[in-house]
Amino acid sequence: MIEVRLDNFDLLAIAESGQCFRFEGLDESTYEVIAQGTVLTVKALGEGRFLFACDEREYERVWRPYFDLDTDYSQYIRCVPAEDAFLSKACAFGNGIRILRQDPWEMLITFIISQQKNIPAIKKAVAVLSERFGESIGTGDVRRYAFPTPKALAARTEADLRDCALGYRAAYVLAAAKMVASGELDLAHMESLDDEALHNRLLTVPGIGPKVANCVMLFGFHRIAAFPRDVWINRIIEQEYQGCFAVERYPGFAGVIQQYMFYYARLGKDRTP
DNA sequence: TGCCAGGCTTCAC
DNA sequence: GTGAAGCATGGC
Repeated sequence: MIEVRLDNFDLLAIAESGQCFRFEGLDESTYEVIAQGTVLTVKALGEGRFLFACDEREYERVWRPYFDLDTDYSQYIRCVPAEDAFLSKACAFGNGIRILRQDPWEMLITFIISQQKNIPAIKKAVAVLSERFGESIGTGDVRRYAFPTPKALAARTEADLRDCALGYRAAYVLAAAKMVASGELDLAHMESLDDEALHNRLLTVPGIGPKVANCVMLFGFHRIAAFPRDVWINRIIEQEYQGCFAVERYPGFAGVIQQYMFYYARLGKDRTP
């Protein structure tokens, strides 16, 4: 166990911000996270203190980078002009969101699955996929499963994947898995591409269009300039910005701003004045 | 029960 | 280049 004090860190906001699908709330202050091939329990103790169920070495090696704890997110919120009432409220509500540094492969598949699904349905599909084809991990009495490897998914049939509630996306997932497993799509090499080249490379994968490519960039490659436009964001832009949102006002970090918008639109607008 | 979901592909035009 | 249809399935 390791206790740490963290600013701008909100487990609930991160868990519900639509960037990760393997956070499970164990009680009102505790989450179980499956990531990086391992299982972590984090408990909020109040007043910015958190209990991580791991040793200091694992915290430094795995979780500090995963939660992007060396970045000061208040710098992004300070760039929001006070006259933008919507974003000001969104940032206040979502203060504590961080852009997790998740695995590119897992994000590639997860966001292919995400199209035309709501978040509970995405979580379920990812859970079934992991239980069936992922490695057993953890030490608890209840088994947990890592996200399946490219090789593990590439070895399945389309029917196997359809049976995980993937629907028509099964063919896309299988094709993407085969591309990665064969080396045709080299995710490690793609880390070195600039944003535009990375986006274009992702668009060559079947089932990946502009929105999913931006999600993979933002959540899998930590390209925080990427600004995914889904039905929620488009609705906000129509309702709050007369159809035109000035992304260029947030150069290099529009993706962070987008997360505050998304989270507030989904969960905040009915709870704050 | 019907509508909608962190969209994409295909095919007219 | 633009627009509409079709796609599978689960959540609410």
